Amino acid sequence: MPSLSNFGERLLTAGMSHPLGVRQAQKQKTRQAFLDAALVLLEEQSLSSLGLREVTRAVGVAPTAFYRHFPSIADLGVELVKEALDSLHPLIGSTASAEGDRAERCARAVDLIAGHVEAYPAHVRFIAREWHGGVQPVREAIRRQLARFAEEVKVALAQHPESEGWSDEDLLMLAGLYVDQMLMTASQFLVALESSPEERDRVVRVTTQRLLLIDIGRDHWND
Amino acid sequence: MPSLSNFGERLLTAGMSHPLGVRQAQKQKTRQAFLDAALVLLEEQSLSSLGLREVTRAVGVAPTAFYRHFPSIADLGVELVKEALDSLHPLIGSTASAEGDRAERCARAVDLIAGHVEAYPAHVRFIAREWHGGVQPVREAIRRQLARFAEEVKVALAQHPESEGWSDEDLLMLAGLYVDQMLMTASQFLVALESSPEERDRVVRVTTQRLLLIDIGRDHWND
DNA sequence: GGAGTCAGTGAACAACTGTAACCACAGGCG
DNA sequence: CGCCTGTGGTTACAGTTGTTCACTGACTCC
Repeated sequence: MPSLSNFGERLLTAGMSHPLGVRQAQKQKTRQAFLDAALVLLEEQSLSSLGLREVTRAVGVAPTAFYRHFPSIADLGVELVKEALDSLHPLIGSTASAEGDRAERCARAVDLIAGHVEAYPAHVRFIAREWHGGVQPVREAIRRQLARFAEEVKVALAQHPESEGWSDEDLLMLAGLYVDQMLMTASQFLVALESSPEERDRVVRVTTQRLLLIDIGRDHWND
Repeated sequence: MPSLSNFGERLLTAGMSHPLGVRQAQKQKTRQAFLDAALVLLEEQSLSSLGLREVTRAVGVAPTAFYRHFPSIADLGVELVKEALDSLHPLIGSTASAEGDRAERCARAVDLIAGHVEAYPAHVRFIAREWHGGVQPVREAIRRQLARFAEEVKVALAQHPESEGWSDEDLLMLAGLYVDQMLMTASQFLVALESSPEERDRVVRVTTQRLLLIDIGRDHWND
């Protein structure tokens, strides 16, 4: 009986990753502690200057323990990319499939971005910073994932009736423009966050107008 | 007679900064050596991880000599921002005042950007990297300068006949969009530089289309 | 021509870095 | 139950870092 239940527990059952052995559970816990601590430290520096010891110190663990979880800081960074962009992923779905009036759609998109930035500022800061940052594998990971996002947006756009007569390449161009614009907007909210609420309002206004202009361009693309 | 010529030399005569004392000239020379060396080192790391000793070693000078020129690495960074964005400045002038057909104008703008990136890749990489980077004073310096660029573009746009009926705020919004798009384009050329020439062509196509779409949106803004 | 300024040197500092070897001990498995 | 695996701890090492201080010697100025 106990051997049977143990057997079931240590399987990484699809969809239910929770019931792991106590051992594995503890490991993932400290692993997550590394990721969280790193994210905090990265709020005021970039990954290429983040020290291994700095992270372990923040977690409250021996320096060498780091190697049990990541081969290097760069790999920790790649993992953070996954985490951060996974949290951003649902956002692109709901913005791409928004309904209603043009102005409403744009305003709603900006609102969603603002909400996300205020919910996960550290994640957003990390992505914005390392997007062009000094650690090549991390840069590549971000670029790859953003390319996937653009691909997704393209598919979503293709289903809209406004996209009739659009070539596949042009749709991807527009999708990329949206994705990039989303990140730029998020970054602007980031700086507005540590400024006045009036600045936040200004950013809302400006970025909404930007989206509007792009949307208008989209409507008259095939003239 | 010699005292008279010396007197003239050591004045920082307006417009002619060349005839300084031998002393000052040598100082500015090593100062420039610091900036150049730093720029090279920054091609594969970000400023927040750039060490003082690393720079002095590259210049071939004692570590302490650094302090004769900059109080800290961050100040070196701010100076690099000036240098890099000054080299980028003429570009925004010539793109904003471009003439001709819409497609021609956009293609020419992309061409100018591509040319600049290939002429000063290190400058562009530095700006793109530190734009959201980990050193606050540098970030601020870049943002301030980019805001000035946007202001300039706004003024240039206002003179165009297409800008009739545009509010000042909307013009600034458009100008900011152009400036940001310019940097994003430059960054994309940067990654294309260390890739295939076909990738470069793809970037040319996509970014030109992006500008075109924005330009179309501009035309139909007041409908 | 003599005094003074100052860019650059060299040695020394305490603090820090990544990483290696070895050890302890709790959880998992037969 | 007892053996083994493996997370995490400990100690140590060799380099590196930023910054200080007193110094030299060439250039500048009167």
